[in-house]
Amino acid sequence: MTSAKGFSQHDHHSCVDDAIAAAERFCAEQGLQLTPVRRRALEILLESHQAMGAYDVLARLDKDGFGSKPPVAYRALGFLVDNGFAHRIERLNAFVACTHPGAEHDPAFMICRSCHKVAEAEAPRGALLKGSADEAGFVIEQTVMEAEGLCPSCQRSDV
Amino acid sequence: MTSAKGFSQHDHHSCVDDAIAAAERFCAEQGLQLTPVRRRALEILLESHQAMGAYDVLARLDKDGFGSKPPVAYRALGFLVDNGFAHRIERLNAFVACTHPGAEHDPAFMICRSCHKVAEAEAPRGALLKGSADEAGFVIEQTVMEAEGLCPSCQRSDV
DNA sequence: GATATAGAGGTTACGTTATAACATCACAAG
DNA sequence: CTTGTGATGTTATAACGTAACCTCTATATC
Repeated sequence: MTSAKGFSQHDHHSCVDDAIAAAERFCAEQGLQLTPVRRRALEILLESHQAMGAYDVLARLDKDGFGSKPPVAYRALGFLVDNGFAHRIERLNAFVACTHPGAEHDPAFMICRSCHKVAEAEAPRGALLKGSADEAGFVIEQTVMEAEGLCPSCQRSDV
Repeated sequence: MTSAKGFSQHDHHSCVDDAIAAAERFCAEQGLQLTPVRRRALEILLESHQAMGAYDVLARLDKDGFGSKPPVAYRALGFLVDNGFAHRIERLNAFVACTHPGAEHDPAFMICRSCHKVAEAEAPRGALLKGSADEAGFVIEQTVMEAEGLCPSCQRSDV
């Protein structure tokens, strides 16, 4: 499996199914509740590899009969992020489904500035700023890395 | 010079002066205007090594007789960021003065979650996600890296 | 069975962050 | 002088995020 699912051809149907199945398994093991809103929120994120704003997710949830107010979306997304099923893209104030849940990892993304698709890259946990952190006496708890640029298909269309 | 000025003792007075001088030099060379608001905004950021929100900077600018409305701050900060005198910390929706202006670099930070001080780390331009990006055919234009954790002094006070 | 208690989801109301669109002014080029 | 460009200011509003409160349901406890 390539590390950049977001930009490559893949069986998206099974990609979605696998992620939902993984979430179900993980929640069962951990005694977490993958409730209808939470599950639906994850499905919504999984339907595209694009980053979605909380309010976009909210609109979808509302249409599906869940609540219509911001906390509904923020709480579902918070659950997904806290448990590693999704990541927050700081740069876009948006969220994406995690493409390799289960693996302990720091999120690292390639974000297409043209189509807003997002691919998650491999980033060995903690390795990156270790030198500077040790030198400074700083204790790193979490690292995020976000690269902005152009994905393969947008390089062809959008200068 | 250490790479983590934000967390270590240093001559802050000359640190500010140097940064202002560097900005003046750079603007003169490039035909950019380091106008009063812009210069003042940079001074405000330089006064602390903490990340400041745009509205905090705005309040200071307002008190100093500049405009009082958001675009005043956002435009000054945008100028500073565009020209490498400051960086935006995505995670905090906030801004810090650059501690090594002039050097071509991708911003990389260590952010103390307790005191909100920010130290800029060394991050060789472009190196970070190159492997994943090449594999995916993604062209990186800019990368940001943000590590959250505890700075040396907060490790002592704040568990 | 009655009743606490905890977790989830819904609401109202509000706070924070950011930008679009427009008016004015100063200065340089023609 | 007038035309254009860049900077600064304004009003108004968009986009993002959360605190506080109420209700429901499922489990645990009496």
